[in-house]
Amino acid sequence: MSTQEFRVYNAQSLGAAVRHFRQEAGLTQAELAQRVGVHRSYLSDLERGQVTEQVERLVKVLQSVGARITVAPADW
Amino acid sequence: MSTQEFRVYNAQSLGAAVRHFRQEAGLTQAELAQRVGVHRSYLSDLERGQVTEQVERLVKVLQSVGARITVAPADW
DNA sequence: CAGGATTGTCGGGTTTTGCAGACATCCTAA
DNA sequence: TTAGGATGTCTGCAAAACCCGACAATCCTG
Repeated sequence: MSTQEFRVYNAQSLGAAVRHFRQEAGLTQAELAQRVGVHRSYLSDLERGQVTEQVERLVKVLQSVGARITVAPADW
Repeated sequence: MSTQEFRVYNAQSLGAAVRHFRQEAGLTQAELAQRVGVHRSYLSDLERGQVTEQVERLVKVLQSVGARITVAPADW
């Protein structure tokens, strides 16, 4: 379903969300990479939850103040 | 209100959300920094929207696939 | 107003990240 | 089955982030 909401717990869950919406949008990593202006390997790493100790750091900060991060369709 | 939802457009809006929930939680930057295990200057930068070209890059990726990021109270 | 608490800010050093490009692997359609 | 597209993965390198510590500025609160 396109109205799904993804809760971001860590790098993995963020990556899953990105992959979900990318595929929903019918884009390849290469297409999205070019569109956004990033390297394709970045998207590959991002979707697989590699990289980004930074994301986890951010999640930890927000969790510590009683907040959460979610990713959802923009038009919802 | 503690049930406010923050949409993340860029580093600034993310910072505003972090600050909101930190103050709501009654924590100082120093307290939160120690709790999370980061340096206080990181939180200061984070809340002011300094740093983090990374956040903007991530937002751009998600926008390009029709998704958005929000920060909200964990217990909502 | 005064003093402490909190936050802003800066410079230097280390770690992590993302880029670039190449090659390997996986998957799907013909 | 096989060719091509899509994704995973690696190395080297430059840039960004984060840490650390110190000091300035601002914000309370008595």
